[in-house]
Amino acid sequence: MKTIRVVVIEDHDQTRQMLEALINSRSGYVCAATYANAEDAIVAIGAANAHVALVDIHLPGLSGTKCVARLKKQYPDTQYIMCTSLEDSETIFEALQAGATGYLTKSTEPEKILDAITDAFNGGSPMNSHIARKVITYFQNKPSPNSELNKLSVREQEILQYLAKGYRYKEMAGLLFISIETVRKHIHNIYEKLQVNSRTDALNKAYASTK
Amino acid sequence: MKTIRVVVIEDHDQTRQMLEALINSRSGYVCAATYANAEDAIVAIGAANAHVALVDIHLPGLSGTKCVARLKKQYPDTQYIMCTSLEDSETIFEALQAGATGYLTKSTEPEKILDAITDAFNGGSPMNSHIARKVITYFQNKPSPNSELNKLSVREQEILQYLAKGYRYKEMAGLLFISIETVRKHIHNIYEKLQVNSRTDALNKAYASTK
DNA sequence: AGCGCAATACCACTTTCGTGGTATTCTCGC
DNA sequence: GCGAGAATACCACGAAAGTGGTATTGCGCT
Repeated sequence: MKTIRVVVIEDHDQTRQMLEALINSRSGYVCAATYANAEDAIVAIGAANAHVALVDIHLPGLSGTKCVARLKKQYPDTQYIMCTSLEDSETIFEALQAGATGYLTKSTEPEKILDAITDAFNGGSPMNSHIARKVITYFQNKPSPNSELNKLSVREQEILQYLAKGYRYKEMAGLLFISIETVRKHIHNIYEKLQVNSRTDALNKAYASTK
Repeated sequence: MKTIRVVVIEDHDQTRQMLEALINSRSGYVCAATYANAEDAIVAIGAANAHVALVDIHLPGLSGTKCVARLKKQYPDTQYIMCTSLEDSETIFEALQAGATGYLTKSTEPEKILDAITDAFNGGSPMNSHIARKVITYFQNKPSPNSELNKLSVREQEILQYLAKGYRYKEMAGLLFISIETVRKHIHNIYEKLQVNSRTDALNKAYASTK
């Protein structure tokens, strides 16, 4: 069993020292370095050669999330576990987008923290089930709460599908057995309802998933 | 502590009986009903008034995923936990889209199954960390595995961003401090590399995530 | 019976996009 | 130092997309 090299990025002295002690107390784990802020971590983490990084989400200066976004680019093989007390969906989602693979709340018992590290190292994504729920809720929300789409008639939504696939007006007319002028009219109406004036804008608005 | 009412939808007789016995063996849990297929569950589950449903993903006839999609509409307050041996990303994602909140693999020990039920009942999303990883990878996948994008030069990728946001050539030219003709040229090159001939096609090809 | 809405259709006009050329400058690697 | 590739720039032409009208048909609701 390979020893897992861990680094801790945490501004709170007591917590940081506690984590370091915890990690070093067990065979199979070593705390390669600790940093009190994101900036230090960014310049120095290369030397630590970490498998797993525990990153506090609240750091002075550069936030933990942004720190991970930055580090993930430079060291994509390291697994980043966010540590936080907050569980609001925004924060979780931003951290995941940034490249974090795990999410620990501060109330997690020491034993579970070590489990989480192992887990992340072995290709898992440690997180408690309440956080998991928020993540998947976020998922399920994507295609549903499209108040924008509901404004469109069935036919308009159908045509929007073709728009999304890149069909030309001419092609849609052929496929739908209607005149190109009608296609044009439908699309014009779609744009009006969505308050846009180009195909790409319409698609971005209709399938507003990114962000 | 309220008793959790559970139903089991599972075609394999032995597994179904095992689960039923397991659930009834513990105080605080009761197996309100079991069904051998999706169709039976759909017509009869209303009477069971279940808090949690364990649903096999492989059912004869209507699949477990489709079954959940159907049931979730009718009984949105029930928590659906998928049971499966498969862990491929597609299946996981489809089940989540359908409205499942948890995901158990068949190898899960009995004790953990009961934990998962409790978890789902209490608003969590039970799943092992490897499944969690797949879920969040799916999240992060948007901008990563794009072999197509690597063909493009840095400048071209930059311009692709603007294309995606729906900017006109004129606007891009202004923002990038280059002539509209250069913008046109870059985009032409992008289309050539991606072998497409319209903005929408280029975007679909470049960000081919939504299948 | 009459109203509203969705779907259909046509026209005229402007703007934007996509295609096919050519050409210059700069940088990077060999 | 020379060639390849990238970024810049310009032109001309045709195709596609978007704008702003008007008009007819049919369906459902009151």
